[in-house]
Amino acid sequence: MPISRSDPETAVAAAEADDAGRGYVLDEQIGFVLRRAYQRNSMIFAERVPGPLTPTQFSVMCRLDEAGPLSQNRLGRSVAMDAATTKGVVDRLIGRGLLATRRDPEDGRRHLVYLTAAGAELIDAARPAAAEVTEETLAPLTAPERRRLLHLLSKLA
Amino acid sequence: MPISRSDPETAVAAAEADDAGRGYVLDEQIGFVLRRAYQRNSMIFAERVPGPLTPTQFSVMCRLDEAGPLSQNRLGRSVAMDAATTKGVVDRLIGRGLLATRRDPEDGRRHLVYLTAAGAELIDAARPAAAEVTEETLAPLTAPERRRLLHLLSKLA
DNA sequence: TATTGTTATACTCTATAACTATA
DNA sequence: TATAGTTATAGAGTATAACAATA
Repeated sequence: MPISRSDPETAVAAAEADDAGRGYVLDEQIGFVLRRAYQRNSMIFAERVPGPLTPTQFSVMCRLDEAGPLSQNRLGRSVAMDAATTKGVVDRLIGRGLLATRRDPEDGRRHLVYLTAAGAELIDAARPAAAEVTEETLAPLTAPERRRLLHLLSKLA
Repeated sequence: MPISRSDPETAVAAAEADDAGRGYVLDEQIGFVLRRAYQRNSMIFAERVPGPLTPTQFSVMCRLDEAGPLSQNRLGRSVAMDAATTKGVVDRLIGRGLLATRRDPEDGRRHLVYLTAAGAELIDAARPAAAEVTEETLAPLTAPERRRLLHLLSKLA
């Protein structure tokens, strides 16, 4: 802990002012801890989820399953990926026969992305596994702690 | 959006087997939220930290600054990266003249990694910026919330 | 034999910029 | 002009596996 936290306001002010670097401890930084937590989650994900699907691929397919066909841009935004990233992820899934696209009759610029039968089948099998990933990731926490963590993290995103 | 569950037997079995997947909402999963939070942190990092250094590169240099010269493997473990990843990160930083290595006189297998003068100078400039990144990332939270979040996240890693 | 480090390979994610097609 | 999508390019992080050198 860098500085005395007896007074939160003072602590924050100090962190911004002169103390911005003094007392900086890597292991206590939000970015460092976030990376490690996400890394552990990803490892558990790779162990448990069939396909194999990466977390990002799963997100895309899960979203399509929840929301139905979406244009590539909307799909990407809904899972927080930019257009180029989305295209890469979608292309790989199309190549594996899990997704397909068709032109939007309402707007010729749009390519609606949707799950193929194989994709729908896989996501049905993957979702319970993904639920287990969540469970295992959160295993060190009690139920109230889990809710609190999710709530706090949501505020950051 | 599951497949049709009209078959009664299948439906019952599915009700239990699927229980982990029913009510699964992507946006509420710890992995999804972690990825978004880390992504936002990384974006802020890229905006503010000079070098430019990525969060991972910064971690490595910051650790060396805190702990002094380390063997490549120990360095990697201390920032939660495997040997191959560590090598990639270290090589890029060596290529930029920010790190250097020398053989450990005590153990010929080891390459001690250390900050060059340029590296030490850069990390001194980057640390205050990184402190600002932490501040900006956590801006939506009060001081007690920040402590709680860090504490909960630490339990996951 | 165990540890440290290297190398090769592969995949994935991310972003920027320039471009085409459509509204 | 604005939006949707594509393509090219570049840089990174991650992991596995096979290998060499050293202890």
